[in-house]
Amino acid sequence: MRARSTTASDPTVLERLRGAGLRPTRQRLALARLLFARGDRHVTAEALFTEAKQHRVNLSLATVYNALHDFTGKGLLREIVLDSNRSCFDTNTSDHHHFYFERSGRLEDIPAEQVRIAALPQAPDGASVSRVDVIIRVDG
Amino acid sequence: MRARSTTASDPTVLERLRGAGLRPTRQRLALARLLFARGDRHVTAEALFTEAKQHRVNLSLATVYNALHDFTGKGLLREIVLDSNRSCFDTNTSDHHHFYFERSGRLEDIPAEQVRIAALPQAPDGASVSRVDVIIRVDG
DNA sequence: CTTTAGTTTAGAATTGTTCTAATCTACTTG
DNA sequence: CAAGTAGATTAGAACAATTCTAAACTAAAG
Repeated sequence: MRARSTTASDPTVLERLRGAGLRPTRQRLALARLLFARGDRHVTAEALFTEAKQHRVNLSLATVYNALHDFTGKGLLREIVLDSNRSCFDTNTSDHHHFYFERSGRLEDIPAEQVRIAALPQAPDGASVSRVDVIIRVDG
Repeated sequence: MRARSTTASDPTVLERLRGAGLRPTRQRLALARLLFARGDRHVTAEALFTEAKQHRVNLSLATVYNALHDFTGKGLLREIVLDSNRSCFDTNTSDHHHFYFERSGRLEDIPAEQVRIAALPQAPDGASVSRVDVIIRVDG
């Protein structure tokens, strides 16, 4: 028998939320379980909402948006900008980049080490670089 | 007296449209003049629409969207994805990247040569890379 | 000219997201 | 444990960017 990771009250997820200073409500716990149970994931708000409903989690779409933003604000997620009409969130918050399969919409992580950026231009006038995003768009 | 570049029927712009296989209508000519008269520009649909109105060009917002997409389809423009809630179009269609000043929303081009990407990972399974986008987000 | 295929348009519709204000609930303190 | 309270959730309205629709228009070809 397997561990029922989506229904059991998972102490890891609970601590993860508390550790981030987020009150571990029923809704956040459920979403966090969906997001962090498996390995790295890329989700949109709508997709996560649908998934939650499929798992009989009772919550509203607004809560999904709130949770995704709260999680992102606390560094549990990272927002990726791919399409100019939907936001995507990544459970992998370490430094990395992406392959974007334009046909299917699928995303694949690229470890930061695999992309070496040489000769970065001066960030003009004391402006500090907050992040470098590399998106490799592929047809496949 | 200066050349009235926005009102004169500019043969360059006209040929540019025709060369791209786009019927040179009054609206497209006006937009093309605004876009290509000066050097490289980054515009959103709304911003271009506003600018057109300021120049007493009579057209609808839908036409601006149509024109931007048609121009992009013919390689006269390039779409940049920065924000997940508005599309931006770049008159510089050559290979290059961007500084994105998150505070002001300003964009600055980085010539492709200045960003050397080493050790690109395999594009999985015969998938061909259609484009590599590098966005350097700066606070300034 | 006339025809026709491509273009424009106003406004409605759609989509993704945020807001609002009422209700609820996790946590603190007594 | 019983309040009290700050924070969270919610349904639905509101919003912003974009696309759609179907009718009217127009550039180019015949």
